[in-house]
Amino acid sequence: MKRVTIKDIAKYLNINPSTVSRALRNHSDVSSQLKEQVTQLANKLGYKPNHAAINLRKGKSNTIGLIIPEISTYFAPSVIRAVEDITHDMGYNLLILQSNDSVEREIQNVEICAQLGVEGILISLTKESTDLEHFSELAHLDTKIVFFDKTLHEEYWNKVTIPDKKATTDAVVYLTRMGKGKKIAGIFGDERLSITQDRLTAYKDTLAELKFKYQDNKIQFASNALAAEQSFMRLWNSESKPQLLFIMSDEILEGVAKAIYKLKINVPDEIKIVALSDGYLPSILSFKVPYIQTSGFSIGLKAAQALFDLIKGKTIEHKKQYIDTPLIK
Amino acid sequence: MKRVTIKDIAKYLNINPSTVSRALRNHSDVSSQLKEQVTQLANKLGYKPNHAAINLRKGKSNTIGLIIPEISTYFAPSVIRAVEDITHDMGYNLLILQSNDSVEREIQNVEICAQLGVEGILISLTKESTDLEHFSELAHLDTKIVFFDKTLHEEYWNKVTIPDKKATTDAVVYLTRMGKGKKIAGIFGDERLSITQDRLTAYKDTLAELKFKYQDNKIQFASNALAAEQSFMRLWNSESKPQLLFIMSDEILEGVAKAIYKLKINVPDEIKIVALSDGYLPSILSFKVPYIQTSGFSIGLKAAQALFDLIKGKTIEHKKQYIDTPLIK
DNA sequence: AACGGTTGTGCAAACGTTTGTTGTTGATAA
DNA sequence: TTATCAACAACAAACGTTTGCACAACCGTT
Repeated sequence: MKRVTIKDIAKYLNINPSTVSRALRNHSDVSSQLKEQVTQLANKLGYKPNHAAINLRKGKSNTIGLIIPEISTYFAPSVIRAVEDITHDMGYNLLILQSNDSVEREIQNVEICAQLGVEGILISLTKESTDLEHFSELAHLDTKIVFFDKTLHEEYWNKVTIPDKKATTDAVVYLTRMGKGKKIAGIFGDERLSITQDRLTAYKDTLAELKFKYQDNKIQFASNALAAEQSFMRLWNSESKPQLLFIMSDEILEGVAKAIYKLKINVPDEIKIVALSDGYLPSILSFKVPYIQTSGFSIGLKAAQALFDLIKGKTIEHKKQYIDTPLIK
Repeated sequence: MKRVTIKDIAKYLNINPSTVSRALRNHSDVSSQLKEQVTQLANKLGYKPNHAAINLRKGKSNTIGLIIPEISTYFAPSVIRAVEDITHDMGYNLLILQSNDSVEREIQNVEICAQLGVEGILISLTKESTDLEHFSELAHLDTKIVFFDKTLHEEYWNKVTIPDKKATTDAVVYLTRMGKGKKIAGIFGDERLSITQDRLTAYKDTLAELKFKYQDNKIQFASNALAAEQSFMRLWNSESKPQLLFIMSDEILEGVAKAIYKLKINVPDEIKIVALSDGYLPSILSFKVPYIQTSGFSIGLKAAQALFDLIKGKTIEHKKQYIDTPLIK
């Protein structure tokens, strides 16, 4: 079955396509009588506007792109959910691309967005990304960009992130209050990530400020859950077991939880833990873990809103926006 | 900065746009010398093909749509990951739409796909969906459709699903072997879902075949994790606690796990559990749960492959395809 | 010398919309 | 009566590509 076009409707009614177009778009130049006729016929014939034609004519695509390192269990789904919601509300379409933590693929994805002429891009960087050169081209094409979560330190682009410093500080303060003078340890994510660096710095600074003793060898890095599990095992089997533990992310928490199950450790009696988490994982653990909530949904919401503000030509007050990170006990 | 078009390149080289087009598409009609010139200039000027124009001209969109009830924690992310992979490999784009478990929204989403002229749709139905009328229109437009996971019982459309009967039977057989003659219970999902009905039937049939006693009031329905938690509490507090438990899905398992933690039940000593699960949740529970793997990734992979087969004009041998569902102990 | 065949290129139409301009009405005011 | 002005509708061009067709130039055969 052939698609019904504006031309078909025009021919049918013996009027000009332009008039049909105006009638359908409720333009004031068309008599309400004719409008009625046209819309009726359009419905009857099952007319569907051809977006390719509209996009071509208008030079815009009504689409935004979402580029993420990987659609993993924790963060990504809530981000996607939030972004999809907003995008739908704005009458836009959402193109999702994953970079599989490869810069090459990330560049490819940006390229795809450029080719498709998306009006805006929401992107969280891969671990490997060290510069933002491949985005400058997009800016020339008047494509709006908002970086979220995993970003780089620079002042040029718009960003929505977790307030890493504040979140970490809050977590550490809460953790240390649970056991003064005790032995503390921290497990962090991939060292290459800027969020890892930020959280690490905040961790150290806060402990220093609190005059809390800590040893550098009680700081571990683990780029995935398995590595985190091993890290924790190492910590636990060392001569001086930590009594307090800071966990930077859900991936790490997953690994630690597995280790804790295996070692049959009693939380919080033997060790007290505070994590930065989206909230889902703590809810299904057998032990209670207080956490600072780093909500993917919030970040997705805020980032999408910022992007649409840009697209609609509004100016954004702050280049860098943060989400709220409440402490959940 | 204005986009560079084929026309610009043509003007620059004093040749016809059509020749540029052919040169770029490596058409045999163009001398390799000219091809070289054209591609060089195109690169230099940063030419990006305009997809809207291409789509309009070719009457196809190079895009497929993925419609899911909700981007929840368990199933959806792995499906998305798989589908995104295949779509990318095929050089297509992926449009993701969530129905938020509302038929109205589902119809809207289908409508959007139709308007955008996607070449194919991958869809998992909402709980509320009872007929497939809104898809017949799409078929007329020559849009290919593959249903996956949550479908209806009918013979017309292509489908990729979990072999609900087999998976359930395997689970129940394994479960009953763990404790002969013991009291058994099953917690199932939303009653409206066809997968719930299928699994329930298989559950009953298998027990009947095994001549295993069970009472109907040991069968519970829960449409989300919280309800499942309550269901389990009810079961556990009844005069005769079940010693064997069949769990239909991850959502249910989540709720049951929470209840088990709260009640401090020892698994598998006090109760033996077998679930149908994607696999992630069992991996982070403090107790071991054998499960039949109902992998979202596999289903996404198979469904996407089937869709592209349809798009490429291949015929599919079986309207109904199943994924493998191994038992993971 | 005339023929057919290949190779390379240009021309123009088409895909479905939107929109600036022009033209035709009929009604109102002078 | 004529001038003015809405209201309505048609015309045509444009968005960037692709593609069937035509045509010219060259080659090697008869």
